[in-house]
Amino acid sequence: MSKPTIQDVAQKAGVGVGTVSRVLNNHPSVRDSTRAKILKAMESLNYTPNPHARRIAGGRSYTVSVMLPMVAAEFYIRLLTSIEETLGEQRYDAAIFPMLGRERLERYLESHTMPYQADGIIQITYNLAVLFPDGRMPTEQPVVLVDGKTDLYDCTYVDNYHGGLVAAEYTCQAPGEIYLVSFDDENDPDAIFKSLVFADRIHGFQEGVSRAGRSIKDTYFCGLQYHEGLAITKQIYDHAQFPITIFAGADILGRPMIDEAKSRGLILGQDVRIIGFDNQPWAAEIGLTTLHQPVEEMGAKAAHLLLERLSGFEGPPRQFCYQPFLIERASSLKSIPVI
Amino acid sequence: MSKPTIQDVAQKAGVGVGTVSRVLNNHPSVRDSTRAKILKAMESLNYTPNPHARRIAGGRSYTVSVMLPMVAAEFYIRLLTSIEETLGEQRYDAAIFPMLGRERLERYLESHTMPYQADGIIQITYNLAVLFPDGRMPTEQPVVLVDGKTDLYDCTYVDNYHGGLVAAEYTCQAPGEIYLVSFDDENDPDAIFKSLVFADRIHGFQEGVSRAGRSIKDTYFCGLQYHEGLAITKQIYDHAQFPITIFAGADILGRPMIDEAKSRGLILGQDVRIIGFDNQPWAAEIGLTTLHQPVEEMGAKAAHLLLERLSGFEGPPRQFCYQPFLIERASSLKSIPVI
DNA sequence: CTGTTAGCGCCTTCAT
DNA sequence: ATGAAGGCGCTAACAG
Repeated sequence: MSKPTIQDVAQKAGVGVGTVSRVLNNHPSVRDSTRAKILKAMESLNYTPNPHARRIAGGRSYTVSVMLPMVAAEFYIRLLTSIEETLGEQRYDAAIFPMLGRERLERYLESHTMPYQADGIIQITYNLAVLFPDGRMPTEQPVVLVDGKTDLYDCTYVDNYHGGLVAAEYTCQAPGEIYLVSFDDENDPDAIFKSLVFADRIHGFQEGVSRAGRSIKDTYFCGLQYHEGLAITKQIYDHAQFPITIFAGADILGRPMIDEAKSRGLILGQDVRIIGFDNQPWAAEIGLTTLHQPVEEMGAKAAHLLLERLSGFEGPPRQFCYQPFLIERASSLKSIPVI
Repeated sequence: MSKPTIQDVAQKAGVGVGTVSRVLNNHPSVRDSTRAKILKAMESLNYTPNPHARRIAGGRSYTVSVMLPMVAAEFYIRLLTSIEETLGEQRYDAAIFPMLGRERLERYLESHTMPYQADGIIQITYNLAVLFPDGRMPTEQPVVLVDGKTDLYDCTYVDNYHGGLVAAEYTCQAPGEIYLVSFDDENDPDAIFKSLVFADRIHGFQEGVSRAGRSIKDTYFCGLQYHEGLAITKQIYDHAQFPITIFAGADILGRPMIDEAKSRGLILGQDVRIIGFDNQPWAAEIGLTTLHQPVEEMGAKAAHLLLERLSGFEGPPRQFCYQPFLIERASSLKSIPVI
C-alpha cells in the first residue's frame, strides 16, 4: 500500500526500469508505443517519481528554490505564479523561501540549509550574494536574480530609473506643486535587505523633474502600507496649494491618495493628479494612472534563464531589462470622471 | 571538492559508517569517546548529512510541510516562526506552502506534489482535509491543524466564540450603539478556503450582546485590509448616533477606526469605543483594546504534537484550546488620552 | 531502442 | 559498542 516505485511501473508495463527512467527524463530514444504503454502504467498506478531518489541518483531533484522577501504582496504573488508556471513546463517544482526578516534570512543563508538542496536558486528583489564576503552565493548551483540587477548572475529587471523619468515627464505636463512619496530602504543601515528598485524610481523622477525645469515641493518616505500612505496624504492635502501632482513610488501608496481626495471633494485630474507605479491588477478599477511593469514576463524569463542553466548552458551572465510604460487613467485625467 | 559524505567522516574518524550514522540519529549505544571523535571529524570536514539520502534510506527527510493561506500577515509570520523554532529543536526543517488562492491550493492538493514529500504536515487555519471526499488528507503522514478545530487530527486553536463573548460583555458595559465589523468567508460559496475563526467570533459576540439584553445596530463584512475597514468606518461614523462601540473582528480592521476617529475629532473611549481581536504587536502602540490570542504558544504546541507523532506516538487525535483574553487600552478607555 | 547493473548517500539489520 | 552488508528509488552507463 506504499507509493509505487519505478519497479512497479516497469513490471506493470512489461519493460525494464531503465526504459521507465528514460521516459521519466524524456530521453528521445524510446519507441512511441512503449512510451505510451509506460505512461499508461504510470497513470493507472498513480505513480510519481520520488524527488529525493532522483536527486541522490541523478544529482537533481527537479526543484528550484525561490527566495523572496515575502509572499502576499501582489507583486510577489504574480511573480511567483509566473515562475512556477514556467518551471512547470519542464517539470520543475518551486520550493518557496520567504525571508520576511533578518532572522529568517540568516538561517537560510547558511550553506547547508534547505535552499541549497535544490537544483538552482531564484532570488527575487534582493541580491543575497552581496551579503557574502566574496559577493557570491556559497554554492555551485546556478542562481538568477529577478527584479534586481547584478553582473554576477543572470537577471531580469525593470528599468525603474526610466520609469521615474517617464513619470516625471508626464507630471510636468501640468502646472502646480509636485510631490513625491515613496518607499526607501536605501538609507536604512539596519535593512539587511536592500534593493535599488525604489531608489532608481526616485532618482529617475528627480532627474526628470529637474530636466523640465521644475522642482519637487516635498518628498516623503514611508512603508508600503495603505495606512502609512494615508497619513502622508493627509499631510500633503492639508498644506498643499492646489493643483498638485503626486508621484507615488508604488500603487499601494497611490490608493489612499485617491480615496482621501474623494473624501475631501478634491477633483482628480484637476486639483490633484496622482501617478502610481506597478499597475497592480486593481489599479484599473480605481482609475489609477500608473507605470506598468511586465511582472509576469520578468518572472517567466528568469525561470527560463535558470532552466537553460540547468540544462547545461554555461555562458556569461545575461541581463534582461524591461521598460515600464505609462498607463493613463482617471486619477490624472481632466474631465473624465472617476467611477 | 564535492560535499563530504558519511564515508569521508567515517574514514577520518577511523570508524565505520554505521557508527557515524548512529551519532547522526543520536542512537544511545555509542561510546562517548567515539561519538566525540566522530563529531570532531564532521566538524573539520564541515559535513552535513544529505537530506535526500536520509529520506530515501531512512524514510524520513526531517522536513515538515507547513501549508498556510499566505505569508506576510503578521499572524501567520508569528505562527510560522514559532513552528519553525520548535521543529528546529529536533532538527526538523519547515517547507512552506503558501496557498494564496484556489489555483495554488488545487495544485498542492494532488497527492503526489511537494507537500506530501515531507515527514508530516502542519495546516494553518484551513482544514484542507474537508475538501476530500472522505474528509481525510490523502496521505499516511501525520497531520496537525493549527488555528482550527478538527476531530480527525491533532489540533491547537483559540476559542474564538469565547473571545467574541468577552468582547460583547465588555462592549455592553457602556451605553450607545453597537456595531460589528468583521471578515467572513462563511457564506462565500466560492471560497475554497473556509474556517470558522471569524464566524465563531461573530457568533460569540452576537450571543453576548443578546445576553446583555442589548442589540447590534449594524453588522458589516469586508476583507482584511485597512482600506476596506476604513471605507466601512466612514459609513458608520457618517450615520452613527454617538456614543458607539465597534467590535472589529480583527485588529487590522480596528486600526482605521482609530485613525478616522482622530481625523474627525471623535474622542476615543467616549464618543467611540473600539475593540479589536488578535493583539497584534502594533496594537499596543496605537492603543487598541483587543483580545489577545497566544499565537506563539499555539504554534509551538502544534509543532510539538507533530514531533510526537513523528517519533511514533499513535494515540487518538488531541485538541488544545486556548482562551483569548481582553487587554484594555486607550481605544476604549475614558479619560486616558490616546497618544 | 531496451534490459541489466552498478552506484548515489544514508539507514538498518546482523553479526561480532 | 561497532563494522559489514543489503537496500531505499532512481539514474546512467554498458551491453545487446
